[in-house]
Amino acid sequence: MDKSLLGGGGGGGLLALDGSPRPLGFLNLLSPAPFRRSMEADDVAGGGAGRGRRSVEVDFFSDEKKNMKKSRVSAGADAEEMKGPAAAGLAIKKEDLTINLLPGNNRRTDRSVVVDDDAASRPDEDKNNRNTNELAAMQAELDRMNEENQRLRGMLTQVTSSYQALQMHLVALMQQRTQMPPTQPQPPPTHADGKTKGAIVPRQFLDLAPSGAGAEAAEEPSNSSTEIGSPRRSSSTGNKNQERSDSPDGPSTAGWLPGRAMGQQLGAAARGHDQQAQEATMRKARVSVRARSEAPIIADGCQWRKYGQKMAKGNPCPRAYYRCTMATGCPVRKQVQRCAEDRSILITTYEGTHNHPLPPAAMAMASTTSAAASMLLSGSMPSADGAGLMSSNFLARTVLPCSSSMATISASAPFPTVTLDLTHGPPNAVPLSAARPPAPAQFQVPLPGGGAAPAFAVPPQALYNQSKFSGLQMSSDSADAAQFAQPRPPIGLPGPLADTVSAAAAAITADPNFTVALAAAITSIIGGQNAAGNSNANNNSNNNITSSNNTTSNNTNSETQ
DNA sequence: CGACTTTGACCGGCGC
DNA sequence: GCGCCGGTCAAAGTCG
Repeated sequence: MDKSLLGGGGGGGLLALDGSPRPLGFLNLLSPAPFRRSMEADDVAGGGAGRGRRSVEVDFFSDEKKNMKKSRVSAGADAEEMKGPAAAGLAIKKEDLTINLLPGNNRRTDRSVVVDDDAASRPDEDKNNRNTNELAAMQAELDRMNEENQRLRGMLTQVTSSYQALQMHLVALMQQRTQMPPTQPQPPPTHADGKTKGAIVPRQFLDLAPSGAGAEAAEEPSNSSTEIGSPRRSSSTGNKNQERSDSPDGPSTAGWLPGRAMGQQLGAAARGHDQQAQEATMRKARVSVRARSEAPIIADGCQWRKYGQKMAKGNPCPRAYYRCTMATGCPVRKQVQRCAEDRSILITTYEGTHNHPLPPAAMAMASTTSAAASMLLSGSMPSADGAGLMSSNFLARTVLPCSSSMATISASAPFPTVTLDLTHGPPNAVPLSAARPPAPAQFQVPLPGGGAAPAFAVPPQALYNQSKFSGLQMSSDSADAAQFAQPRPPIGLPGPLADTVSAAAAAITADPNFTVALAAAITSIIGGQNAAGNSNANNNSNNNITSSNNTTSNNTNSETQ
C-alpha cells in the first residue's frame, strides 16, 4: 500500500476567496488525469499475500492529498502553525491581512513597543519586536479570517443541506402521490403515460425518505437497513462471523444494536413478514460502480480486507470479496471483479452501510454508493410499468445531479442493484447493456449533463446530504458521524482536479433551484437567522470544523491493498 | 508477531 | 433430492 496516496484528505478553506463554493472532497472516477496508479499487477486476482504489499490500485483521492502538501508549502512560514484547511486560504488572505491590519493595530503596537523598550538605542531589537508584533497580529487576523471562512463554510454546508433536503422531500412527496396505495382517497395522479398501477412494491421503502423528518427518522431506517438485514444473513454461514464481529461493537455502534434487536424481535413479531421482506430487500440493495481502471481495486478511502475469491460463472476473471475493516463489525462488503467483456472495466459492488465514521476520502465513495442505494430503495425499485422508469429517472437526476455517468437500476434477482457506470466518456466505453450480464429488468437512466461535463464528479457534500436524509449513510453515532461527515475540503486542488471541481461546482450552481435556495438561505442567514439556522446538526458541525480541520492531516485512512 | 492474502472447504439458496 | 452457484469461513502462508 502506498501510504503516500492516503492519509487524509487535507482540509482546506472551503470557500475560495472568489466566493465560488468548492465541492469538498470528491470522487473523480472518470478523469484519467488525476489518477495515480501504482502498478504491480493487472488483475483483481493478482497480488500476493502480505499486508504491506504494494498492490495496484487506483486512488481516486490522491489529488486531495497531494493538494494538501502543496497547500502547506504555499502557506508559508507565517502559517506554519496553521494546519490543514487553514493553510488553504492563507496565501491569498495574507494580502488582505496586511492591508487591513498593519496600518492599524500593528503600527500602534509597534510604537508602543518602541517607547517602552527604548528601542531607539537598539534598532535591531526594535526591528525584531516590530516583526514579531506584526507576525502576531497577522496570526491573529489569520485566525479570525479562518473562523470567518469556516463560518461561511458552515453556512454553505447548511444551504446545500437544506437544498438537498428539500429536494429529497419533494421526491418523497411526489412518490407518495404517484404511488399512494389505492385505499387512499387521493385521486390517482395521471402522468404522461397515464398509468398508475395499484400494486406498488416500491412504496415499502418510502420510509427511508425524509418524510420521517428529522435526524432520528433518517437514522432509523439506516439502522434497519443494515443490522436488521444482517440477521437475515443468519440463514447462511456468513452470519456466524457477522454475529461474532457484531457483538463486541463499541460505542460507535451503540445506536446500531437496538435496531438489530428490533429487527430480530419486533420485525418478526409485530411487523410481520412485510417488514421482513422490506428489510431483506434493503439489506441486499447493492450499488455497483463501474470504472475504467487498470488497477485491481479502487481506493475509495476505506480499509478493506479480502476474505475470499471465487471464480464467477461466465466471467474468466475472479471475483474478490472484501469487507470493511475500518471498524469492528462494520457490515459493509464489496465485491471487485473485472468486466468479462472489457477487462479494463473494474466493477466494484458495495453492499451495506458503514457503522462508523468515515474519513473524508471514504465519504466520497460511501456517499456516492449510499446515495445511489437510497435512490434505489426510496422508490425506484423497478416495477413492471413505466412509472418505475420515470421514478428512476427522476431520482437519478435528484441524487446525482452532476453526474455525467449512467445510473443503471437493475431488478435482477436477488439483489436490487444500482450500477453507476463511470466508464462513460472515455473512448472505449462499453455500453452498459452490452457490458453487463443480462438482467431481467434493467433501466438505463441517463443522468443530466450526460457527456457534457468533462469528467464525472460527484460532490460528496451533496451526496452525503442525500445519503443522510435517505438514512443509508452514517447509521449511528450521529455525533461522530457529523464530525467526520463534515466535509473537509481539499486545501487547494491541483490542476486537473480543480478543473473538475470547478465543473462540478458550476453544474451545481447552474441549477436554478439551487441558486434560488442558496439565495433564500443566505438571505435568511444574513438577516439574523444564523443562530437559528444552525440549530441543527450543523451547530456542532461548525464547531467541529476547526478541530477536524486540524486533525485531517492525521487521518490514517490507509487503503490496504 | 500481527495483519493480511490465498485458497480449498463449507453452507445455504435455488432451479431442475 | 441433487447439483450448481454465490458467498463465506478458516487454516496456511506471506510480509514487514
